[in-house]
Amino acid sequence: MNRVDTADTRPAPSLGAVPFLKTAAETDTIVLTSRQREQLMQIGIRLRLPARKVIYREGAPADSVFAVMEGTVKSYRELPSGKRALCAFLFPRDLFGLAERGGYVNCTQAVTPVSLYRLSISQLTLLLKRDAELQFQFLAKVTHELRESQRRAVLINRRDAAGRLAMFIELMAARRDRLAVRQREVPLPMSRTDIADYLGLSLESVSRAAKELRGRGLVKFENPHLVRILDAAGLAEIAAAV
Amino acid sequence: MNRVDTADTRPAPSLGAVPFLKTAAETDTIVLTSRQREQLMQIGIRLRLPARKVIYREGAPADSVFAVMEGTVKSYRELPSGKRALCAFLFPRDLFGLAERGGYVNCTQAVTPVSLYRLSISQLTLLLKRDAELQFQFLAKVTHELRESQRRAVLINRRDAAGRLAMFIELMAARRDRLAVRQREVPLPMSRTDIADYLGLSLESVSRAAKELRGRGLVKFENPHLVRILDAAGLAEIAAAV
DNA sequence: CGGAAAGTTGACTTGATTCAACACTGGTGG
DNA sequence: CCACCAGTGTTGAATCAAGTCAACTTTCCG
Repeated sequence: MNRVDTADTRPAPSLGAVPFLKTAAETDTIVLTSRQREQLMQIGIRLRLPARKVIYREGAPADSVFAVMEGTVKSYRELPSGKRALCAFLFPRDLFGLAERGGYVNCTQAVTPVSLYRLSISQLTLLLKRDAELQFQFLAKVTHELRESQRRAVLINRRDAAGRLAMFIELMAARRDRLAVRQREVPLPMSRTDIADYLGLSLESVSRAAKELRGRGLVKFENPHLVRILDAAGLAEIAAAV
Repeated sequence: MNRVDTADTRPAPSLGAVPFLKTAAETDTIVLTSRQREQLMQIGIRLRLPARKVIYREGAPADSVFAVMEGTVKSYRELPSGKRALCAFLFPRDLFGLAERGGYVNCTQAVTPVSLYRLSISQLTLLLKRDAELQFQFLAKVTHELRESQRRAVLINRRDAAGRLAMFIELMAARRDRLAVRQREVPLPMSRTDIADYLGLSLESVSRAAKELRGRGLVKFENPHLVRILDAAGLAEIAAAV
């Protein structure tokens, strides 16, 4: 408040979501007013974490909600068998820190070096109850994440590994499109194991699926963390053929 | 407002969700004030629909959000192949009507005869922006649905049909517990096909999984829509062994 | 440059799907 | 009252895709 312009010059948290209504369709991103961003910055602290850093574990006391500024985070659950089920990848403008009865419901870990905003839940609650407009942005964001979660559930219902991977690549490409240039190059910051856990496949199946997509001339893996889409239509066809 | 007490005597919409914080842990249900219920009733109308009635289709213009009063609703997506992927079953105190850019993202259909509250999205938006406390209840509810969706995603990641069905029965039982008596009898209002589409299995696999659970003496199917849990511990063991 | 982690490939196994036949149920009409 | 019929659910046999195990290659990072 005493430094109003800092909201524009210092990195401030923001949220990305597709809106409920058609009227706001021009943008995919929730635009927070600089006052709102300033308010969020006041109840939160900036955090930089190295890759692989565990941010919190399932069941740990939940006192914070996090907004991703830079980098990629994964949210997962450890299963009794020792396997892990990935619930979501989180990118800039995403929110995480889902709690239930005061405890986190997932584990989260940095995939790449990340920059986060850590917001105190109790302070955020107060703020949201005071500022209904800001709360509405959060409501839109959580709704967006619900849609994404459902989309993933539909995705992993598929039987064919190649189709799942195709959908995944499209998902990552769509995210990139939303952010910036419509490029054919899609970065995959996560490991094959992470992709496998996200798609509900074995590591080897992901590898074989990648081979098949490559064999059909749909994509080219420049390196393990960068795919180039060669035939967008062909890829879309496989991805859609559920 | 002119009939304040009607909120208690006439059926009014309510929401059920596990809260974020431990402090409110005593109850699973969001308690709306009678004023809030009255406000919701004023922007909505009561709706009674027969079983099988399609409530809305994917892509249709989204102008309403629905609260379930009685009965069961299913939310699903029609896939290009003609299959359908069930996203969720909705029970009393649940909310549905997820929209994206002004269109619904799923189809919804009544599984049993249902009683719904239909709330105008535009009016609800105005109301939520005026009443931050009420909006917070909606935020909690959507968050709850996000958790449920993630839980289901973990569920269908499993390989074994029997385990999935066991989890499903526990899910339905937990819902019942929350509502009322801790009974061993769990009603399954939906068809086997619906269960199959929800679990990501074929109809036959559900049938065989049921046979296996029955064979192990864990459950007894009194009839296709009513399971009795005979060995809760054994069922839990299979359900947990992911 | 070396060692460890990550990714790929191959051979075999397993479990769900598919296709097809059959059983059960509740409602209708002769 | 019973026979029929359609919708729903069950069971069986063959197939096929993904999992597993194991060997190998590539990439990454100190």
